[in-house]
Amino acid sequence: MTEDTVKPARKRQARGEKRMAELLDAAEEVFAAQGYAKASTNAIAAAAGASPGTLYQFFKNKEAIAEALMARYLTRLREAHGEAFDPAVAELPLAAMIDRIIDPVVAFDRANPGFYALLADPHLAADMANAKRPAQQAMFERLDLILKTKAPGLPPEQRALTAEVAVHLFRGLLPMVMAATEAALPAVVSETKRALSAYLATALPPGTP
Amino acid sequence: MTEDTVKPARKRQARGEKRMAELLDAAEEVFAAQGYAKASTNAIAAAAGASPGTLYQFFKNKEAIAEALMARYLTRLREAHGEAFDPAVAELPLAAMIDRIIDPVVAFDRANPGFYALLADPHLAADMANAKRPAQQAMFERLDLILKTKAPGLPPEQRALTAEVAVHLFRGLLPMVMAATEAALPAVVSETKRALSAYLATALPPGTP
DNA sequence: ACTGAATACGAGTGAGCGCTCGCAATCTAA
DNA sequence: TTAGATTGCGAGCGCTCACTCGTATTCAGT
Repeated sequence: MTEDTVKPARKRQARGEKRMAELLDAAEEVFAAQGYAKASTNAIAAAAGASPGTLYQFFKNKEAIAEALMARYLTRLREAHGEAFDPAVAELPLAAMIDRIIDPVVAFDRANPGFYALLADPHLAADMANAKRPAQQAMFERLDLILKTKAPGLPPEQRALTAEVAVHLFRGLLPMVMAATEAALPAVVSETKRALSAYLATALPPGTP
Repeated sequence: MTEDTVKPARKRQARGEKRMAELLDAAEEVFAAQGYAKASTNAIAAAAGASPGTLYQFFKNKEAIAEALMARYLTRLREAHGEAFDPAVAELPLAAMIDRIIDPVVAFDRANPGFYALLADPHLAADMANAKRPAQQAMFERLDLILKTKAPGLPPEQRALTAEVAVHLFRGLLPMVMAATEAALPAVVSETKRALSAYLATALPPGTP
């Protein structure tokens, strides 16, 4: 807020922002392949066809790279699948709602393995909590909102617990989703949906559609 | 074959094995606090009140430390809660069976945070796959066996998928279990059981107790 | 054409890492 | 007592890492 974050009015933006995007593409590759901890900034620069000095012209340190990459993921996630978490899906019956939420999220995660690499690493907590919290927070809040629409009578703290458990449950199955071959994917996704559906059915008051 | 190389028969086992145990205790602390990747072997040695040279007298490299620690965890897990995965629990109705499995596992995981730290790290795959695979494999195989007893008619590959999903499902909720305060724990454990119970109920053939 | 900011480079720096090595101390067995 | 194995030490080796800096190049605005 206090910084000129978005509207720099810098010169030479065309070249510079293109370089930034290339560097983020490279970071995506390297993070997905090696994980955040083992990925070296020199390797990221090299993968982008740039020098270490150039990389540090755009990102003040390694953590900033991950933060910027995560921010880009969140933007893409929102614009590509924003409707997946549209509160309107709460009107659908449970199974249909889960289809509408899970399918695009699975597609996104499999199309962006770097996103999963950043989210899954638990010991990024120290330097990276600020980068990954928004992602989980966003999922949690949207699901909480949907549950609120679907079951208005549910006490808020119970609703929050249900939403959090559902998000963690999905995250727990993500490794299987990511590791599955294209052929095995439908079965895994089907099990994922079944698990979510079964859990939410018992967590919501009986009679909820 | 005049050689039987299996038995160590080392001298000075008393002092040496005590040191090994101290080093593993230290590794447990440091891994839990920093994670495997950021934990330094010098820090582990220092935490044990030993020198790096001493550490490498007992463990040939960093990976071997994690492997030995994981082996110790597995031993403790088996001797403390071996009955949790006793095939006999398959005779129990689903809810009771889940109680018998989940409660001791939750207690063990909360009492041994280093175990969780090693299991949760996804990018230990490269150097550490050999160390953590037995742990997950053990859980998966025992659950698979239980399911076989409980639902003999289930096709093997479907049973394997169900067991794998159940294990991942539990692992996904582990972060909540580990992070929960003592006061919040019962609610989290209850949700965990509900999720497992709901999933298994739909995955097993109807009519299974 | 000139200037200054933005972009680009890449060898280099300091720190930290896993791990080694020479050597000293301690213990067992004879 | 002596020999040999085990345990112990800690400075330091070789290496990789995140990051810097002096310098060179490319543009926008004038």
